[in-house]
Amino acid sequence: MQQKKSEATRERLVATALRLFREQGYDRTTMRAIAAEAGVSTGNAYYYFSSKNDLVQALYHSLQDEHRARSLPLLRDGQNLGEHLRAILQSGIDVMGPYHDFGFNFIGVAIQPSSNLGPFSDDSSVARAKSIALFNQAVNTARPQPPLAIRADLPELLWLVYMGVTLFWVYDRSPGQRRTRRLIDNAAPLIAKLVILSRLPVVRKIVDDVVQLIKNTKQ
Amino acid sequence: MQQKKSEATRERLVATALRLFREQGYDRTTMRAIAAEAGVSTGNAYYYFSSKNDLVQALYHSLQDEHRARSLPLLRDGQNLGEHLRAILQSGIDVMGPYHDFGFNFIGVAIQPSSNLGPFSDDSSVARAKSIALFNQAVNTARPQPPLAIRADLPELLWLVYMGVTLFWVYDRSPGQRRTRRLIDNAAPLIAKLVILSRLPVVRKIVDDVVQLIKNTKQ
DNA sequence: TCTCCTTCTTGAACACGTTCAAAAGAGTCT
DNA sequence: AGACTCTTTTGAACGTGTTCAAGAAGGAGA
Repeated sequence: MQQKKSEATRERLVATALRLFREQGYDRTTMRAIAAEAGVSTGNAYYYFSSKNDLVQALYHSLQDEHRARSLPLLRDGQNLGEHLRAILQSGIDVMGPYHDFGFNFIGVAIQPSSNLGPFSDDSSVARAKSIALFNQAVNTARPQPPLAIRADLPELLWLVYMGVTLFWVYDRSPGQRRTRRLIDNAAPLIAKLVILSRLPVVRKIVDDVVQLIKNTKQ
Repeated sequence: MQQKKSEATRERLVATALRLFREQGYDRTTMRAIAAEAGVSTGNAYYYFSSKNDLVQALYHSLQDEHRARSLPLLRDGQNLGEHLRAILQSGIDVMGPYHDFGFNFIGVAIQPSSNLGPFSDDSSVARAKSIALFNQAVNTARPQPPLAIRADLPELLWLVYMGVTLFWVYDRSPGQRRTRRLIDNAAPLIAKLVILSRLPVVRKIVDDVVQLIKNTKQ
């Protein structure tokens, strides 16, 4: 019985935080306000979330779930990879849109290795894996299938592209983040073309080098 | 007479801030401590720098000057582009090394459009131009010369690579940032090779697309 | 019902970045 | 010297994220 109530309080805090973040932006949303609007004391908010950034993390996870939910129906079998990539990236921007104000914090949450040192409790790597799984789906359902040689590495590479686009979006001050949308529209087919071209020996060699570079750098 | 003293105070503040940042990291260095160590009141520090981030910006500019000073002698005529690129990137890491703690703030300063809205007073774009000039030098003194077709765009592309590497460095938790150094050692020759290959029609077409993409997205 | 333990909740307190009204200092003109 | 202006300096104050000792609430066993 205690558990249910506790869980309810936690969810009320997340919901309130999300709303206030959306309505007033990150900086103007104070922990005191979140707690008050959720009907608890300031200290109690810290019982559930160890920092304001923790709440951003909760928001990030929630957005990621929404991103997945929105993207999957768009990945229709038989579309080419460029279309899939475009769909995923654009819907990513759509989902994050209302929170553009503090995209800066997102990047931190998305890339930063969490402070949890336990080998399995790494929260952000779970999120990363989830995100990569989405690109995996995009690759697997695309027609024509990408060359076998890079098919395995492609999801991670696309995720990197996604991170890059997100970074661009964070610093995109154009109204409605038009420039990011244009970037996506142009980059998605280009990347798809590149993937096809990776069949050619010259390009293939470069891609191999890049993949090797990434693997090599990863310890 | 007043001016000299004022300038001295300003410089004392920057010097103190740099030292404390280096010794204690960003978060543990308080504005109160900087002011106290510099022998002025807290409020006075704000007379010279409108925020703590402003001091980071000062540090960033100082590091950029040092980066330039260290890199230029390494760009010997006749070395190939890969060597030049490697030299610039590695010395960039060297210079930033002691401040790895708050590299996160650097990225912000480096990329973020400053709040100054005046068309010419944009502080960060000056810094950017300075940085790009360095890559321009690297390109111009390299032998063999890169293909004419991309020579003009190359400095900016390399600057983008530099930004990417810096981003990687920020999140690189390996001791001494070894992984970033390895990344540079592997990526520099690869990129140089790519530049050479851009003579081939296939690759050339891709590079053109990328350049077009960037130009296109830039409004 | 009483006792004990765990979970949850509180509000005051702390340290920080930042602001501001007020004062001190420096220079200039009469 | 004195009056006036502009620059520089001060320290208290505000609002913020975060911590913490203390207590309330809930459940389990006697």
